[in-house]
Amino acid sequence: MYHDFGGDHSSRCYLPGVLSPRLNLEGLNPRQREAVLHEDGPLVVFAGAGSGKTRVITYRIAHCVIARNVPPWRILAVTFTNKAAGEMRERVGQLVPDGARELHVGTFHSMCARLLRRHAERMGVRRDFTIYDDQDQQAMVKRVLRDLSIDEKRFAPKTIAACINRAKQEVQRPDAMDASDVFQETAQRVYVAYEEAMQRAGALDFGDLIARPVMTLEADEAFRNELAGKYKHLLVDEFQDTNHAQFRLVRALGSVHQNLCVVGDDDQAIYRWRGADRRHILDFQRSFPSAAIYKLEQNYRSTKRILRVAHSIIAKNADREPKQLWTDNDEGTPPLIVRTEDERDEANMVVRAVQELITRGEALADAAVFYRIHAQSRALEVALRAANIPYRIVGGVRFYDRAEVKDVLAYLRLLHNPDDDVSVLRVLNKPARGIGKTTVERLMNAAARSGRGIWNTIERAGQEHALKGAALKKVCSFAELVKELQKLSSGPVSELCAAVLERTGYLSQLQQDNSAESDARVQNLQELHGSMLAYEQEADSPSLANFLEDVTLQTDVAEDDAPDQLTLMTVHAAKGLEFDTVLVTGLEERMFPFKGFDPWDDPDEIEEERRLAYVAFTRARQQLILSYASLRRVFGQARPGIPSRFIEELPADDVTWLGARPSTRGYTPAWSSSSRQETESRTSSHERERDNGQSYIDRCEGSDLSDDPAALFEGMHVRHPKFGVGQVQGVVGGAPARAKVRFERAGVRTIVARFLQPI
DNA sequence: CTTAGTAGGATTGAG
DNA sequence: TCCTACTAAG
Repeated sequence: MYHDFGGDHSSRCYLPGVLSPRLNLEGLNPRQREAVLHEDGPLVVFAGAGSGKTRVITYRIAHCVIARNVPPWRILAVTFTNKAAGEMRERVGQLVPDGARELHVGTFHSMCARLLRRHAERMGVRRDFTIYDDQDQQAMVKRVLRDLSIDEKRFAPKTIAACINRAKQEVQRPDAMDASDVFQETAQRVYVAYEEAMQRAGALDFGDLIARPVMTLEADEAFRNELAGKYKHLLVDEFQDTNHAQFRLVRALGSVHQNLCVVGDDDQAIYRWRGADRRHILDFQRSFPSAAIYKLEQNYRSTKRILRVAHSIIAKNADREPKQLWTDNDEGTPPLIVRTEDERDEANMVVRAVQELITRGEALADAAVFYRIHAQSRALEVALRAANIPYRIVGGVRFYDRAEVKDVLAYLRLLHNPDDDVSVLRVLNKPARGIGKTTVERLMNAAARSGRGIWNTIERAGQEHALKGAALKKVCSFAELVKELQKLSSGPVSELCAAVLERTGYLSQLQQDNSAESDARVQNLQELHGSMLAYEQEADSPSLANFLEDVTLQTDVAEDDAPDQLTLMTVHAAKGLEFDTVLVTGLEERMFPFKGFDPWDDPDEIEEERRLAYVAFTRARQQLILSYASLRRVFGQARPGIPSRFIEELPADDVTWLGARPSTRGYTPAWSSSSRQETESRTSSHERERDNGQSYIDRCEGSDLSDDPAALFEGMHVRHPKFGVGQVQGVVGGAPARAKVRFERAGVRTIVARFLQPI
């Protein structure tokens, strides 16, 4: 975490083989070994679930160092999460004990942040920039919208921020942005003003962290050669998750040696909505014609039955690199499909299944419950608590996202960089010190007029008559407070934090509250303080600036280390993990798959949902339990639960339906809620629902567009039965033909042509 | 300026 | 259903 990207290590010498053990490649299978031994030039490794992906990366790194004499500091390994980076360093360390420390391992973002600080001047940023997270970014967009007097109702800050992020993912400056309609045009205008405001605030957002280095590297050949020349080998994990900017960064950094090893699995690409593009791995050989392709298809994790079931789901996707997992493991027990009444019944089923695991003497830590959306966790929590089963929830509200933590961090950021307007505005009246809306508005107006930051405006408020009377006095005393605290800002971070908590009155205000909620907040602040003490112990050169960077780039918090508890999480959070027993809940149409039921859904969505189901199923080592509820309450309203196609499609010989299927025979565990008699046949309710879907389609008929893409053209005005009127942005070919439409009320969506009516 | 009340929106979420 | 974010009254 505290390594040094882009630093000059050329004076150091590494003695291969002298201190390190020889690397034993015996334990690798032939495919793995080929990928490890592949010499120079680009290679792509398609690594299926449970096929030993990390093993290949770590062995390849170790092999480079030990057998090929590559100095560790000339190897750069890039991951997406801090956790993955930590694990990689650790596992390389087991193979090359004294090399791992000098190895460059990091996330895209941490690596880029280092590059930006080190080469600030050449990259056109200030060295002490502040990093804005998504929340800060949105606050900034909001402010810009106000400054430009743009209606926030019509142009939601969230949507505008998404447009800006998309542009940055594509490494587009505002002028390169698509401005084909009013919305895009507005987004473009806001983007320009946003960039100016960010510059004034000395802030970069997460998109900048990647895009800026890309722009500099692509524009400046000498610089590119210098930097890319440093890294003899570049390895990228989870390559299917790269967005366009990240791809270009990798390409630039690999441009000198071309020793580019990318590893991933297109079947596990579940972050399209975040800008990830599977084409980068699928078309790798097109981008790098000399690239070798390796496929790891032997699975070491699951039973044969689980793999067959998982494959039956993923094989239906048209757009994938052909491959099929196989295993030497046992046949295993058939995955179970359980029908439950509603989400409470489902939660009770989970409880009974888990209790049976306990009875069998299995550890709770070896089991997990997955769901598609967080909202599903509530019912599970209630049942688990009632049954006294210890559990932990992964994901949800993150520590550094909590309001009180962000407040204190905003104080620290303001002390470090007073130009940081978002932070100033956040803490200006926290705790309440009588600086209200009108005062803030006056300050913002004065700041906008003079082109200065808020802090700057505050300092001049008196002499420039921006404020007067009580408001001026309050703002001045805030300024005094900040200046007092600034005197401590070069000292230890933990002490500065303590001073902030004390002198601002933030802590005493919380303590006075004396509610359960405020107690929890105080505890969180104690934890924050504790994390600073730990930081001061661990960091090479602790400083306020360094701490703030770590905190914004290191959002995951230490795992809950309670000894034996059940894990609850979304399927997205489960990627990369494995458990003996996996329960996947909520397998209903419109829940999981979440999209793909309605005819107007983008057809690509169902492929992503399929991959998501594939990820869920392949987490299981021994036993897979899939459940659906006949009635599900979502956001307070009940709706019938139609069994997901992801369970309907499973090969009948490989699964056991509990209760619902008349043909089902054999073992029915006592905990199956459906050991009771069924009153209603499963198929009948199912059919009825499909009819409902059908009737909707019927209503859509009579459109003139049928399936003929030629009937659609850019700029055409159309009506959609659900989304209303909109304008065609572009036509997507293929069958069925689709069009990208911007709806007046529903934003941009991709719609199958036959559901659009020309107006 | 603060507080209470209500309307509206609510996959998935790394850094 | 539940939480957040804004509006209207104290």
